Amino acid sequence: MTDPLLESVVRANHELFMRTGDRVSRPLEEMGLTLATAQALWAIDPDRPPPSMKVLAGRLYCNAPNLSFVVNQLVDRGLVERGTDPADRRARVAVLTGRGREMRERVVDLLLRQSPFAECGAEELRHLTELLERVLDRSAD
Amino acid sequence: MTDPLLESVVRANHELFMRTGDRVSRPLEEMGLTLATAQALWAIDPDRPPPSMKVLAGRLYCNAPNLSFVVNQLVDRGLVERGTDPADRRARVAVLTGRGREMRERVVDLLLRQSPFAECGAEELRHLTELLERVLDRSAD
DNA sequence: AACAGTGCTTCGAGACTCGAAGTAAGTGTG
DNA sequence: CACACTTACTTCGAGTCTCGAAGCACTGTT
Repeated sequence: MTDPLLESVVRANHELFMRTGDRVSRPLEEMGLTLATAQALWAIDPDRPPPSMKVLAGRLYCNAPNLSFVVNQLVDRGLVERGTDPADRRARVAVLTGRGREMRERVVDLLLRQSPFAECGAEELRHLTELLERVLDRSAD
Repeated sequence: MTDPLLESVVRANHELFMRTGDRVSRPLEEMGLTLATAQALWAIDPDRPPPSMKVLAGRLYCNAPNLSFVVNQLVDRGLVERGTDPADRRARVAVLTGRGREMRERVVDLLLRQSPFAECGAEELRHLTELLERVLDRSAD
């Protein structure tokens, strides 16, 4: 009853993710980051309005206390500042500092270069994007 | 210099993995498992010779002390037993118990059913398998 | 028999995660 | 307006996960 094709896809997806994380952990450590803080940094796009804690927690699939902890790490490192959303003064937003933007760029660059997907050709990447985005859309909550 | 296609593929890979983990954590908890123990269980294929600690650590991208810890959890739950490899008596192997085999089957079934890939058709799955396996092979260490 | 190397475990410290409880700010109802 | 209710976030405490250092057991080599 278990589909071998489904199993191999899920396993490959898992494997690719773990392999990237493995390759990246040392360089991140040298930048003073952990995997958790790096992912949080990645989730804050400087070209978009700064996300609230709630939005950020959703993107990272973690809960509020956990996110508070991770954002504190980033604040302690001078990469992020907390602000208040003027439209809803309950909400705190995460804003990248100058060093934060710089560090985020290095992190994204590292993650992409170390990913096994980095060795794909343009044609493969177009193909993969199309397939994976479709799967994501279909499973949207 | 950052390829938007590469970025979307890496992001999708990350997203699909995290979404599966998120959906699966509650049911696993009800089975008395965590994500770490479930992945370890998945990594022990009962139809193949029982893996040594070293092999298992490689599959899970963790180091030896960490694997010892996780295997202890499985032993405490009666799902795994430690054995000694007769060919090299330094090496310990992880062997599934009867309950372990049963639990592993439930875990794999859960992971596959909850994965966003579960909604793919056979054609998509064939396509994805081919692409992802190629990427994996190319980045083999 | 000594010795260096390998596989694993234990230990201790740090990082991560989460539920429960508390604070501040918005919302709705009378 | 006052009141209860909800929402967004933080703090706290406990449990889980991860890893480097140190130590034990076995192997292969000289």
